[in-house]
Amino acid sequence: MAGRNETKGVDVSGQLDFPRPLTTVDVVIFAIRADNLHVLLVQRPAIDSEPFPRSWALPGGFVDIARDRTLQACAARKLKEKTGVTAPYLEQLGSWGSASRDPRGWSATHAYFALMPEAAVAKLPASDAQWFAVAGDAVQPKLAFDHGEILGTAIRRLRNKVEYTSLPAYLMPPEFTLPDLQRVYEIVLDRPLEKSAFRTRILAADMIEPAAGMRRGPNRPAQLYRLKTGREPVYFARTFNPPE
Amino acid sequence: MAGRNETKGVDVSGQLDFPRPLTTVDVVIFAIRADNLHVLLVQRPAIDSEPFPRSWALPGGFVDIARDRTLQACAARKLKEKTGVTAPYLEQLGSWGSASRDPRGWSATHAYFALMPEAAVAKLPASDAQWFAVAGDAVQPKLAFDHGEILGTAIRRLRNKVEYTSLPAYLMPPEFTLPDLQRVYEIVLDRPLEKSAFRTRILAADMIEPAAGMRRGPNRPAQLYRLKTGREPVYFARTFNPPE
DNA sequence: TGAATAGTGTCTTTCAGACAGTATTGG
DNA sequence: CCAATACTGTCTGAAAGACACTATTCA
Repeated sequence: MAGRNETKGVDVSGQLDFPRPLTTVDVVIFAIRADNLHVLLVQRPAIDSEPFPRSWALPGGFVDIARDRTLQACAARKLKEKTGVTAPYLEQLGSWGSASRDPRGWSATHAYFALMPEAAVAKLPASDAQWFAVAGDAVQPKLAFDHGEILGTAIRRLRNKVEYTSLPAYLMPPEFTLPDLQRVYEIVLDRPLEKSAFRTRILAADMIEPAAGMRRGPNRPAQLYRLKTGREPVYFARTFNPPE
Repeated sequence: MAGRNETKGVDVSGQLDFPRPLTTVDVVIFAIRADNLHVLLVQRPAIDSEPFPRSWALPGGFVDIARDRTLQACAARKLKEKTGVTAPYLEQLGSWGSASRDPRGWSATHAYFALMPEAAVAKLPASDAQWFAVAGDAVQPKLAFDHGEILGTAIRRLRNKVEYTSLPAYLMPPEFTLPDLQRVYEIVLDRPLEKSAFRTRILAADMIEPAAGMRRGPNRPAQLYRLKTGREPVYFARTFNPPE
């Protein structure tokens, strides 16, 4: 990484006094609300000297080299600040860096994406944050910076991984039924799945275990399950019925 | 990304005069040589004031905000400098950033990984660069910085994606036979594949087309193929026979 | 008893795995 | 003709798709 035989002001002086890009971290936070995939956005301050005043943007901000030991810790901090909780799933999405993406200068952002259950974020501590429904691979408002592109990448990555992983389990409350879980798969994938094949697959994956009670309603009760303790996601050998 | 309501010296003054992390790009370059997966490394300069003098490291270095328009362009530039060619495949691997990974201070690197055919890099323009055989998920020398960890991630990601994508096609010369391609899959995965299933799968993927000639030898000649022009990798719905 | 949803069983289809068998070259 | 490798065909088995059938609750 650093300090290769560059031509800029490195090495010779031992100084590192050449211009550095702005460095930020952004987090795409997903949750299911009202049978729809939602993402958490924050509104930029109404200060005209700031870029994109009043636009909606992904939660994030500058890396604070005094507080953040690692990029991942920085992402977890920003997530905690906006939601008040720790997400059960946080993975790196990628990085975007260019001379033009921020009017203040050459900047690079490290993007993460997080999954969390709706219940965990019923009341948001941050007043400038709000949930937006995902439609297609975007939200309704046009986002600040290149956040629309980052969000689109996150949505496509989520949809793609849901085809062959147990990621939706991280969108569920602590206890849930198999039909609940199937519904979340169907919401994210936006297509129905076969009940029988779905159940076989999930149970064969050995990722959930029965909980004590049953979910009761005006019909036959459903078995409650919880995630097994080892929380790594499961990868299936095949995708769900590919729609072609 | 940038300019959220941070507590550091942003916003109020309109200045961005707080400390920024060092920003670098590193590239993991893979090729097949002598029936083995190899990775290109460079030796760090023998200057004791530099971190990790004389250690082997991934090719890379500081982002040059005057020359590099984007991170991807920066990665492509570094790849070109070390190999003299443009890689047919270059994807982002992830980013690593922390207070401790570089003794010169808080630093973040954007890592890429590239695939190229052996022939393209027969003679290296960079005298400090050298190919190393991959064994397990590492190379023999201990690498500078956290490059051993980055390389390990790259190798595992490559192996994993080879299970269900056409990535090995980018390790092939312009024309190759199906047995050639199968051999490369087997080298990367380190296990034999079924000939019949392999052929069916590759041909069904519609990613290659027959070229004019045949590969001749002391046996039955083999049909030559080339990659179809649309160079996006193909994703298969299933992995190759999972070894369990 | 009926509506509603949970959960199971069964038949079919698809496709990879195994492996034998055929094809085509040089020596 | 033989060795060697390219390529094809056939059988089997595993798992998904389709869908009917049974189970259990409340009203």
